[in-house]
Amino acid sequence: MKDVKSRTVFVPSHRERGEMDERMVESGLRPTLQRRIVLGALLEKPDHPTADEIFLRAKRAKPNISMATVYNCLDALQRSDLVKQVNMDRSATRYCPNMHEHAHFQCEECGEVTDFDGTANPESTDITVPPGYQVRHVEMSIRGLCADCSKNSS
Amino acid sequence: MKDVKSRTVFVPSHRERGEMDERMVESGLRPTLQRRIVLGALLEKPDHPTADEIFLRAKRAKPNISMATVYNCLDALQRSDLVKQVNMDRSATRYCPNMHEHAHFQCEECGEVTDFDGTANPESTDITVPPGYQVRHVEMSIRGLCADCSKNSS
DNA sequence: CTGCGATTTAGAATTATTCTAAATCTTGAC
DNA sequence: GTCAAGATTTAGAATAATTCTAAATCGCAG
Repeated sequence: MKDVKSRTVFVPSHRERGEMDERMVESGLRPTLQRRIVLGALLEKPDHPTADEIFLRAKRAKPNISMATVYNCLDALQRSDLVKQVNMDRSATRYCPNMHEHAHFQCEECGEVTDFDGTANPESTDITVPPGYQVRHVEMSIRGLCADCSKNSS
Repeated sequence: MKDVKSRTVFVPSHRERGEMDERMVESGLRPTLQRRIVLGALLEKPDHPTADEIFLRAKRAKPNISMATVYNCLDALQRSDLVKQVNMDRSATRYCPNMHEHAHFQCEECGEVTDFDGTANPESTDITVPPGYQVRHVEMSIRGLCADCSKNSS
């Protein structure tokens, strides 16, 4: 995750917005206000929010935004490689704007999701890709105890 | 996945059942008929079924089994390390009785989920585990095109 | 500035999962 | 074997997550 801390403004900075618009157009999608706001909601805090949480944050910037739009935007942002989807358990899907190589860690005690830097791809492991199969995206998910919960339970 | 092909009988074989009962008892859980049936439904075909599909299969062996029981059993089997949960997208969670080291592959075209053999753990990659964090389970998910879809789209 | 297709919207609909409370098992003690 | 205590199962209701729908609005090419 970049050094993006909590913000007051929920629309991406000029720099981020320029990049975003470019990526969207490259993928044949329109850079709309709603899509910028949804990306902004994700950049606000590196906490892997659910669609619901994103909806609440987005509402602050545009009170009449709808849940369907949040889902649409998340899908659009994913198609433009600006956002990743994180599925760790049976509960709601979470979203992540960190497009650097990393793995996701979820604490089994407190539920918090954290990024672990590093490369998670089959070439860096001994995973056997059967002949004919094409790998496009790789996601590594780790569960365990975070530092805080680890401390408290020992 | 072992050499377990499609079956007519939906209750685990004697050998599998012995192992299962042992593991359940070790984890302080009771080896019940329903749990055996649910595990059997998973062993029937290595296709990573959803709870719903498992429910349908289990019904063949015990017509009055309930959906809540399927979820309960899946949770119990997971606690006994007999089954793993696979979350690849926003749709229903899938389940997997293959407890060997492997990664999951989902075809973006046809949706099929396949096991890729190999070790997926942080030590085999350059993933950085921050100090104090305890790793318990690791799951590697790959998306792309399966051999068939790869062929048909070229 | 006009028109067309893309996008957004509210709300309904659907799907997935969890909850509840009563009935039924399982197990260990006798 | 019988019994009590606690675990498990059950049907169905309840909740939560996601998708669908059709009408309104927007953004961009011409």
